[in-house]
Amino acid sequence: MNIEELTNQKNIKLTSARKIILKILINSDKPLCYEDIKNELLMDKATFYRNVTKFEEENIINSFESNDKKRYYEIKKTQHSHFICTSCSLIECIHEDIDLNLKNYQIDNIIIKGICPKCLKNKRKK
Amino acid sequence: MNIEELTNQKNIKLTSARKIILKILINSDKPLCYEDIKNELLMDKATFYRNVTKFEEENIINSFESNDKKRYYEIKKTQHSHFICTSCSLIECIHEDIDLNLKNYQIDNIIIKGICPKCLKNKRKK
DNA sequence: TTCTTTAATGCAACTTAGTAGTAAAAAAAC
DNA sequence: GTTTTTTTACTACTAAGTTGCATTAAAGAA
Repeated sequence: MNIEELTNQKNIKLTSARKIILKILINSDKPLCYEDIKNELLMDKATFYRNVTKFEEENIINSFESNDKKRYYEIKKTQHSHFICTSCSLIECIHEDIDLNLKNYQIDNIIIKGICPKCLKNKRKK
Repeated sequence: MNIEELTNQKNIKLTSARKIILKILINSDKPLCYEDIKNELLMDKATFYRNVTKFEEENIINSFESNDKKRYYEIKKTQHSHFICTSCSLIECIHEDIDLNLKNYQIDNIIIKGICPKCLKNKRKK
């Protein structure tokens, strides 16, 4: 997957700021928030947020709020779900097919919230 | 379902502030945020937030961030999922069983994000 | 009942992810 | 090359939720 594939036929001008954001997201195997990547960005946070909003409008990325109050962004590649641990805030991609009988709904993302195995183990110890 | 059922055997003192919050949540058929109910609360927002945090620790309620940046709270009754429309921010309870093969994970809530039938219809009109 | 200790509350100040206004810079259109 | 439009950086702002602290209420012991 490369930047041109993503932005082909979309109403997106490839400025250098946008290329940086897309490159980082393409090369990540998990969703990222502004905080995660601000040191690599070389741009103002307003520019970052305006651009990811644009990317979402153009259907290039997905975003969701985690329980650490931050918004996470991810390139739309293969459909998959996310597990969020409410104890340690870990975000994990789940590549398991989930059947849903929701007719007439467009489904973009499934987020499963709970407690990850590691935190469960720690809890039991106490 | 009543307040005593919920708080039995839990480490919760039933102050009047707590009774008000629990009563409102018990009688609601959908998750609510502070904004939704602040006029009924008769307490400071700090008290509200401290108490819902306590309720969550005691496993009486669930909470999650919606895409309007607000946190929604709900009594843990029957297990069910939530659909959040990223267009109009509607939150809908989905009482459909969802099979998940996540061994060693504790699953508390499943959130499906997408676009609701109403918004999809409006989009097509344009 | 009274004294002591602990927990809950209200109020005000604070935190922080994200947003909006605006002027300058860059890119596109002509 | 000039004009128009889009994008950017900088700054100030917004608002949901949190924290500190003094006060009040409740629980436990004597």
